[in-house]
This record gives sequence, structure tokens and C-alpha cells, in this order.
Amino acid sequence: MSERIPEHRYTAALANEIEARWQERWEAEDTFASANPAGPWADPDDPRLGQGHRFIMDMFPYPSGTGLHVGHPLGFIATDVHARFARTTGMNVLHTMGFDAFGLPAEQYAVQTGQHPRVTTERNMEIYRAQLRRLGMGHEQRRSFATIDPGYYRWTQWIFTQIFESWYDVDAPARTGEGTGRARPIRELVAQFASGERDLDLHDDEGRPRTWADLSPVEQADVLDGYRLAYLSSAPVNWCPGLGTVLSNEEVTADGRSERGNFPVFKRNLSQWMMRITAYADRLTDDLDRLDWPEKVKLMQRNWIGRSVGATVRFDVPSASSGHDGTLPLHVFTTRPDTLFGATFMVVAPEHPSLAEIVPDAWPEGTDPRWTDGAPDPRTAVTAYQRMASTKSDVERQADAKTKTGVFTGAFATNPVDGRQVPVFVADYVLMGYGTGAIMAVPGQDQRDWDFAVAYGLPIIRTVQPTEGHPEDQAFTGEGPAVNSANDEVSLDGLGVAEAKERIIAWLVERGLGRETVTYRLRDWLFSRQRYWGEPFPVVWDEDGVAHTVPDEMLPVELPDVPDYSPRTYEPEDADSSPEAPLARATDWVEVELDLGDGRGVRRYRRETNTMPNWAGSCWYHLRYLDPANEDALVDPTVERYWIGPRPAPVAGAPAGATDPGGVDLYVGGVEHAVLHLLYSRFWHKVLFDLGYVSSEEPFRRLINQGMIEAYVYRDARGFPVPAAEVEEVPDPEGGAPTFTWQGEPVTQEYGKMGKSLKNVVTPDEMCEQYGADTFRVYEMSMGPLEQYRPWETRAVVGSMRFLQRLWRNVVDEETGELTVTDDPMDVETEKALHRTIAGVRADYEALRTNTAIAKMIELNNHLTKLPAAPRAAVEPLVQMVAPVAPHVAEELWSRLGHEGSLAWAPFPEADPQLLVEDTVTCVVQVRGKVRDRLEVAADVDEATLQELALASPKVQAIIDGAPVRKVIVRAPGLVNIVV
RNA sequence: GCCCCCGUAGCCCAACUGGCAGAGGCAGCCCACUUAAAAUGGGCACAGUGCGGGUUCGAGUCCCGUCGGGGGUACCA
Repeated sequence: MSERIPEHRYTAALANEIEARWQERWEAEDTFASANPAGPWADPDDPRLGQGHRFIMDMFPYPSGTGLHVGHPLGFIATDVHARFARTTGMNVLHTMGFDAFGLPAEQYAVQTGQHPRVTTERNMEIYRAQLRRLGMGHEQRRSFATIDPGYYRWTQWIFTQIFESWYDVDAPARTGEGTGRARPIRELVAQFASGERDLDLHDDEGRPRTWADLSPVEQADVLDGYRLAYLSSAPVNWCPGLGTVLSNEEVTADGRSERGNFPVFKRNLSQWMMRITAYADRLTDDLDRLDWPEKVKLMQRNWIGRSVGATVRFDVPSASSGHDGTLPLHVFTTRPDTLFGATFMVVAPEHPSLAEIVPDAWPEGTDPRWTDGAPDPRTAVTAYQRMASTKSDVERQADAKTKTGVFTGAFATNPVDGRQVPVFVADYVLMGYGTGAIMAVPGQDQRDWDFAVAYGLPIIRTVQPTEGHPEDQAFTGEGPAVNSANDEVSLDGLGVAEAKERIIAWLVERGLGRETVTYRLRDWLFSRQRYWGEPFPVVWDEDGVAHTVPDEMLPVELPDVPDYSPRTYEPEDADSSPEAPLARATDWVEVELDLGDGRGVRRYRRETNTMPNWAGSCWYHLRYLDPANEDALVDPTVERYWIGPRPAPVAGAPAGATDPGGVDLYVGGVEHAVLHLLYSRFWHKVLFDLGYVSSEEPFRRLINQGMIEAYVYRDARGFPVPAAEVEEVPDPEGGAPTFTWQGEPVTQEYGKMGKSLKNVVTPDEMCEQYGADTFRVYEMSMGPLEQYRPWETRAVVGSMRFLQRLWRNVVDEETGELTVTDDPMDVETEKALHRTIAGVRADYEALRTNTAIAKMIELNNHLTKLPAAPRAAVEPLVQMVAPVAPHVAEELWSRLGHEGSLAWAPFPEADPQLLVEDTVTCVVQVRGKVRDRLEVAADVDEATLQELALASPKVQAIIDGAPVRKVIVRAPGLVNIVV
């Protein structure tokens, strides 16, 4: 059987041999090394430095150990193709790959397999490296690193200390020169406190102001924690007993479970490290406009940050505390201050601290029985309601979202615009964590308030005129003129929403009753984890309990090897359990004597035993790729400016006047990181920018989310998945949809993810073995646009194999291995086809439309196949064009065609513009938009002649049939449309 | 509920600022090579763009509505 296959045919076996050979050569010759302008690898004389540059990056993977399937390398192949193409256009290209190797997945895998995470992680990375190499990735090997390398996390820790030793000064001029707000070293704040330039706002028991020098070290540390960008906080955090660690808000799903592992998450008050990302909320929102990112991702970030502009308004409530007979201010946040005249009651969150002071001893005279929940007095009612609310889980609370519950506090507040007494309720549809934890309820213009008003029999006043036909029984949240909105001093009646807001805010400000306010949904980033496998904090605690960062020369603080690295985990539902950091057990490591160089000499300290979340390492790896060997800085400033500094032109689609923020030229990865990694990384980058370490304001100038490769799942009659590879397709004899069988039994087909349990996993290794890496690359790239989700179909891979086989046959005789190309000149048709292809493929590669580039190359190759012998003059440029997608076979053919060096830097073919113009074109003649005739005309035909020719066409005449011509549209030279 | 994206041959996908619906591939059918085959070569056929309106000389493309699929988010005041 096999002896019948021609000896020199491009088979999988030959492909594998060629691929291994070229991979070795690329590695031996450092083919993909890029040039640096400065830093330890400075090569300022490299001619490529002056020719433009491009930094192309993938989201680096976790070396997870669960194995790769064919979907994983999709983005990697796409960036590799683009990077290889960019090199052939003369650019200095930086493209490498590293590993995000700290964190839960690596640790969990290690725990499962009973081995130390470092052992399993390093082994998995080796497997990953081998797989990527086998796929022919042109990564620059010397720049590769993993986040677990001490030489890398030394700088992760260094950045942490920079953040810890900084505060956000909202009044300082921005580093960009426009506006205000930037991070500054905390010592500058200390100096301000010490000199009295900034008021401490602290008083002793007698009410005298206290000075900085009066404060104890612990008190000073407390004050600074209120400013530091990395600080300690004991606030309610997300405690996940099932994982044994706390989690950030971003890591908790909407239904209150951990994103990883899907365990329940509880709110616990714990002292934890936080990152003050909220200080950057405005810039993180605003600068999205300057990025070339998918709108979807920008939208997700905007929603996550959740900036909303409104007003804080003061309502006054009589105090119920004994011995205190004034009023208490109760502040509400509202985005609709224009509707104040429609506020008919107030609602506070069950956790609201003012409740204790406003709830009176007895129900006011004539209290509606629906409001009391049958309680004898307000205190009983409110306490009962608070208890009920506190025991409700997030899930239950959400499930109950439709029905509003609440209870009257017994207190009435004064509506500041008209002095009306409005009842104050407590209800769990108001959240303590947002705004001020209290709202003014405007049922007329808010559906939630409407629902509550209906349930409790509260008055409803419309203060915006609803549009015609708006249902009578619903709140009107739309745009319209204000009505019923006037007092003796101000009237909003007739104004639109925006104007009404403006006027009422001005009035509130004037009366000292409120001010414009911006609130955010974004919360500070919880930054500590009770896990072993992460970066240790470069922090020690002194005997007073004050935290200090360790000096730079003591970095890295290495993760100690401990016998027991697994975290203490609990029953997932055990809400009362407490986190316990594995490092706390390493007492020899924890208890240290150090001289921190602060003049206090050698002292005893305890090390911080929490570790950083796995997002830390990925926050800045783009910077380290630029200068990975630099031991003096995280990146040399010249190198940073060269690769990712701001460019003269803003990104495509940026608003007028926007400037380029700098950043990686192309970043490709999954959309699942839209708010986690990408938000954190932007935040760190901005801090580094403010502190002057980088010239770019953003890490990633352009982002593309690659789609996922999904697969069909086949299930038998019992609903169990059967091996997808063994399923046979049965065509429908009627020509309808095909059916499927497995071992003769009918099975059903559905579409979904690839997974072991679904028995539909296909691995890149299998594909390399059966077809070769080049075929696999061509197939993945030809399946459709990069962003698209698409189903894997192993049967279809052969099409890509055939393409490469035909290309091979156009150069090499399958029987003898001799060259078959002819040195005769090309015929005109071939030449034009070639140049059309060059122009098209170049544009497609540039725009990452690799699928259409491949189609064009197949088309040209098919044309060459039909010739008696393929001309060298056409084959060579075709081989060069194929090289980015199928680099091994292209290199092999290039060398067989007699060329010495690698194709990697060979210039991409140039299209001759003269050969792109056709002498004649086919002109379409339409009558009333329908094609009736085609004419061969000169490409430069003028409109009048073309119109004449079209009208003279016998086919057109027959259709018109003497009817009067009303109008003729001529789009020379391609189209004439005749309207009768 | 709200927001976003996508619906083109049996399947994956092309189609520039509106201008001939088809570039490419898979599967199908026919022929050739072959004892037989296919990861061989050649050829053929296959949809009027989810559905309903509108704008236009002309709509896959723009607008409105609707259905289906996917994603995000969810009492955020």
C-alpha cells in the first residue's frame, strides 16, 4: 500500500521531517531575535532599529497540565503569522512567549497529583514549550520567562513596594500635563503632614489638633493606610471556604460563587491587603476611548467601573437618641436630582449606620398597618428586618428581587425642596455598598420605587411628563419636560432632564443641601490570598504591628520550600471558618531579624504570610519582555520608549484631539480577561507611568479577542457522549440534513466546548502527527476570521494538506524529487494573477485576515497547477507569501529553489501597480436594478460612451421594449443602470 | 429585565465607502489513474442572504420591527 505513494510526495511523514529540521535551524541561528536600542542587550547598530517596529503579544498561558486541545493555540498561531509577516516587511518585531505560572490552577493541579507545585509547573511548562515549538512558533526564546522565576518576581515585588510607598494626589498636576491627579511617593505626603502643610484632621480628647510628631508609629501607619495605593483594610471581603482563600470582587460571579471552582463565597470582616484601584476609576474609564480595543471589552470595563454622575442630597431626620433632640442629616445619592419633587419616601439599607439613631420608640400616630410588619414598635420591626436581611444569601436576595420587602423605621425625613415629611423605610433593595446606602424614592420615575410604593400604599407623583401612550401603571424613566416641580425659589417645570438637573443642583449647592457627586461601582482590589503558590509580599511586620516594605537589595523575598504547601480548605458552606495562610506554618521563614536600613538597626520582624493573587505577575509582563535580562531596572526607559512609547498618531477610531497612549502594538487573547487581567494591568501601568518609570500610559494599545474553537458532541440514546472521532455521518437521501451513527446506532449531534468528558477532544499533537504542523496552522487560520467562534472539523483538515501538497508538486517532482519549475517567463495572465495575489495577500496579512489571504494563495496555486510547468518567477513569490502561515514547508521549498538563507527576513514580494490594472473590464448593464447584459469595455471608458454602448445593447433593447428611458445611472467602468 | 455581537449553499466561510451574491475549503456527485484504494488529478452541481417592512435607480450591506443563536450584566439609586 504505502509503497505506491510517490517517494517525494509531501506527506505527513515528510512534513514532520522538514519541520523538525527547520525548527532546529531557527533555534540554532536565533532567527527570531529582535534588536534592542539600549539595556543589557543593546545593539544600537542593528539596521532594523531604524525601520519601524512592532511588539506583538499573546496572553500568556497557565501551564495547566490538563493538556492542550486544538483550540488553545489559535491565537498563538495568529500572532505568529502576523509577526512573521511583519518581519518580511522589514520591521523589528518583538514576539515571544512566557508563562503565568503562579496561582490557583497550578497549585490545585499540584495538590491533586501530590507533588510540589514547582515540580509540576516546571514539567508542564516543558511540555508546553515542546508543543509550541512543534507548531513552529517563531518566538524569541531568550526573552521567555515565567512569573515564578525569582528574577521576575523580584520585580513584581519591587512594583508592589512602589505602589505601597505611593498615594494618589488628586490635586497634583497630571504627568501628561493635562488635568490633575497622579500617584506620588508617600514620603511627600509624610513631609506635608510633618510640616503642617496638610491638615491631619485629628484631635485629642480636649479637642486640640494633633500633629504628626504626636502620633505613635502605629497611629502614623493607620493614617498612611488611608492614602497608600496598597494598604491594609479590615473591611468585609469575599471569603471562600471551599478554596481556603479570599477573593477579589472580580473573581466572584454574579450569583455569589467563586469563578474558579464555583464554591459559595461569604462576606467576612478580615484584615487584608487592598489596591486602591478606585483612585484610577476616572482614568481607567476615560482612557478606553484612546485604545483600539473591541467595543465589547471597552463596554464591559465601563460597566464594571460603573461611573455615574449625579448628586448627593441631604435630607434631615429627627434624632431619636435620648439626650439629643436635633436632627441628623441623611445623605442620598441620586442620578436624577431633577426628580426631587417626586420623592415621596426614603429607603435605607438594612446595614445603614444611621438606623440606630433615627428609629423612635413607638410608631407614630396613624401608622399604616402594612408598614409595621405586625411589630409592636419600630425597633422590633427594624431589628427583625435586619436579621432577616443578613441571613439572606446573595442568591436568595436576587431570587426575591421581584417582590419588594421592607419595613417603616418610624421616622420621617424632610424633603429639602418642599419641606414635605416623607416616611423612611428600611429595605434590602437598597445596598449599603453603593452610593450612600440610602435613597430618595421617586416612584414616578423609578420602577423599583414604583413597585415598593404600590406594595406599601405610598403616594406617587409624576414629575416628568410621560410620553403619549405610556402605561398608566408604570414608572416613566424616559426623557420629557418636568412637571409638578416648583417651590417658591426654583421651578424646573418645562425643563428637559439635563437642564432640570443643572438648575436643581445649583439651587441645592446654594442652599448647602447638596452637591454634584460621581460614584463608581468599582471597588478597591483585594490583593492578598491565603495560598502558598504565589509571590510573597515584600513586607515585614515589626513588633508594634507596623508593616514595612523590605529594601530593594533584599529582593526577591523568595518563596520558601515548605513540606506542606496545600491551603487549609473547609467545607464549602462553612461560612464561620477563617483563612489560614500556608506560609504561616513556615516559622523559620516567618520569624526574621533584619536591618531595614531605616536607621533602627537589626530588629525582629514577622514576614507577611499572605501571597499575591495570580493576576500580579500578568500585570506587567509586557514590560519585562522588552528587557528581560535587565537587573538594574524592570525595563530600561529607552527600551520602553522605543517599543511601546506613545506614537504621533492616535489609534483608529479615537475621538478628535485624543493622543496615543502607547502600549503593545497587538495583544491577542480570550475575552474572559476583559475585566480581570486587563483592568488590573492597566491600573499598574498607570501607576508606573505616574511615578515616571514608563513613558506609555496604557499597556495594550490594540487588543483582539480570538474566538474559541468549539466542537460537536455526539450522544447516544441514553444521553451519554460517544467518541466523536468514531461517529459516521449519514447523508440524507432526500438531500436534507445528514444524520449520525456510532457503531451503527443513531446518535444526536450538539455543539459545544471541547472537553474530556464530552469525548470530543482533538489535540495539536495528533494533528501534527497526522498532517504536520504547517497543515494544522493553515487549517486553523483558514477556518474564518480570528475573532469568530467556529466548530472544529477534523475531516476538513485534509483540504489544507492538499493545498500544501499541490504547492509542493508545483516545485518538486513527487517521483524523483527534482525541481519542476521552469525558468521561462510567465504568461501575462499568470503575471497579473500573481500581482493581484501579492497585493491582496499583503493587505490581508496586515489586517489579520489570514483566512482570505490563504484563499487567495490557494487560488493562485490552483492556477499554477493548471500550467504545464510552474514558472519560477511565480512560484518564488508564492512560497514567500505562504511562509508566514506554513513556515517550514516554505523554508524547505525556498532552499530547494536554490536560496541560502532563511525566509524569515526575506522581503515580502512587491506588487507592480501597473499589473494590477486591467485593460478591459466587464461592465454590468442593469435595467431597473436587474442584470440584463455584460459588456467588455476599456477600463478608461468615459461615461457618455458607456451609456451609449449600454443603450445600444440588443438584450437591453429587448427588455426596454420601446418604453421611455427615465434615468441612466453610470458608474464607469463597471456598471450602468437604466431606469424605465 | 437591560446592553452588546452574530444569522449568506448540507457545513466552515468570501463579497471594498450600497453596485454582477461566490474567493477558498469540507462534504456530495461524475470522470481519470489504480487489482483495489486515497491524504491523487480533473470536472459538476448546490443558496438569493432567518422573517416582515422601509429608504434607494439599485440593499447581504443602511433604517425600523420580529424570530433564532451566543455573550455580558443584573434591585448600582
